[in-house]
Amino acid sequence: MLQPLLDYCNSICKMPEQLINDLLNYAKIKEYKKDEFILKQGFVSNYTSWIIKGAVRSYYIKDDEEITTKFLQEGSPITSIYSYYSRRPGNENIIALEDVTIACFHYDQMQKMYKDYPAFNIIGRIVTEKYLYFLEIELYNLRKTKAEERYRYFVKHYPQLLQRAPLKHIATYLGMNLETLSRIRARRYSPLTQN
Amino acid sequence: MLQPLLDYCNSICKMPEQLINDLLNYAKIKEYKKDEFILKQGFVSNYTSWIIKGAVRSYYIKDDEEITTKFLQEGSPITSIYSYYSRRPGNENIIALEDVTIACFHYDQMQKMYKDYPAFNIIGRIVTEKYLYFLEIELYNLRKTKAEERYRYFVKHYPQLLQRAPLKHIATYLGMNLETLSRIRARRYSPLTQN
DNA sequence: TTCATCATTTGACTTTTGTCAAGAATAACA
DNA sequence: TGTTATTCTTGACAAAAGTCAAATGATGAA
Repeated sequence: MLQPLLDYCNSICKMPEQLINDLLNYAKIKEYKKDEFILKQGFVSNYTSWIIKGAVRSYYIKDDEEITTKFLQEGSPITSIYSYYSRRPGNENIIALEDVTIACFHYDQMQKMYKDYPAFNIIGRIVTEKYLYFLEIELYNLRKTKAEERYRYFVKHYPQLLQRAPLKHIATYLGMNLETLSRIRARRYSPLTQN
Repeated sequence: MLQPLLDYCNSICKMPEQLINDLLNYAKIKEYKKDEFILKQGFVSNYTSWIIKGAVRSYYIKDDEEITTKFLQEGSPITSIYSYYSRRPGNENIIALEDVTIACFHYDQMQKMYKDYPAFNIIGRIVTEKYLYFLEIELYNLRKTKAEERYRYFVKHYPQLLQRAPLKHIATYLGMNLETLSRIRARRYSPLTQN
């Protein structure tokens, strides 16, 4: 079950046997049903996880509304960046979009592996760099002024998520409201605005 | 001149003498006059730098307009994340907002230090993690729907930048146009909307 | 100083997006 | 199967933000 994770790590930096053993021993497999919380606001995020199967959504509450900040699917790392790194309770919620299976690694065990294995620091650094690049693109897209452009980018790059997530969450993720998103989608198929 | 950088790195992870020597030897001090380019779009970013003095602005061109994506000041690392990590030309420009002095580290020498010193991987990982957190906050703020809220956050957290950067750049950074920003600023001092 | 340039503000108007309310469509379930 | 939620769509209108044009202010060079 963890083979894809091992392959991924090894592709970044060949891991010594001992590190692979630690990784396998430390990994705690958890399953969540659709709509179960993986992390609730007000709690410290003690795990960095890896999505084996399924998709999750991360959001915070603003003025009684859920603002979705991330959708993550198979093969992605998940954690609350603020809470995990600062070791404090945050305002982020992570919830299963559908039934999910994840492999969790506890903060202390992650630190231990960083301490014990130079290779793991390289992997940690590079995974973090990739995530950084991902966030840069997100920022780039959010600064696009037109709601329609943001939606088109989403359709092009995350078509699977259109099936996996309800529109109301996609809307707040894209920084618009549900009705606006619905109208943009209606517009899309009109012969005059197609492109 | 590099003492603050050394102090900062050491505060993350005590560096061995040899690493400190390498850092000092590899550092190339460069100075740029206001409005000089530190990185131009279409080129590969070969350096990760550290701002010793001054402030810089990073932007890309969209529909003939400069969209500012970042302001960075003394003590910040700078590079084009996409270009530096992918080793490809990107569309990011980095330009001096005022006269700046930076310490540059070449990609190859960075890799060499990562290879030679476990401590440097830890530092690299943690600096990257901090940056990650910084981008998360940026994302959080850009998703705030109201232009005025975004401006208020900016005023509160980066008051110095109001002095250092012209409003037209702050406007695109905040995802609004210049006139809107100007009106928000006018609004601010009216007794009815103050808070 | 004076001129030229750039930065900022303001006005009039348009477009985009949000809000509220009501229906239609779809999925979930007893 | 019908019933109930939930999700999605649509309409009418309001608010926010963008556009274009012009005026004012500030700055810097000759």
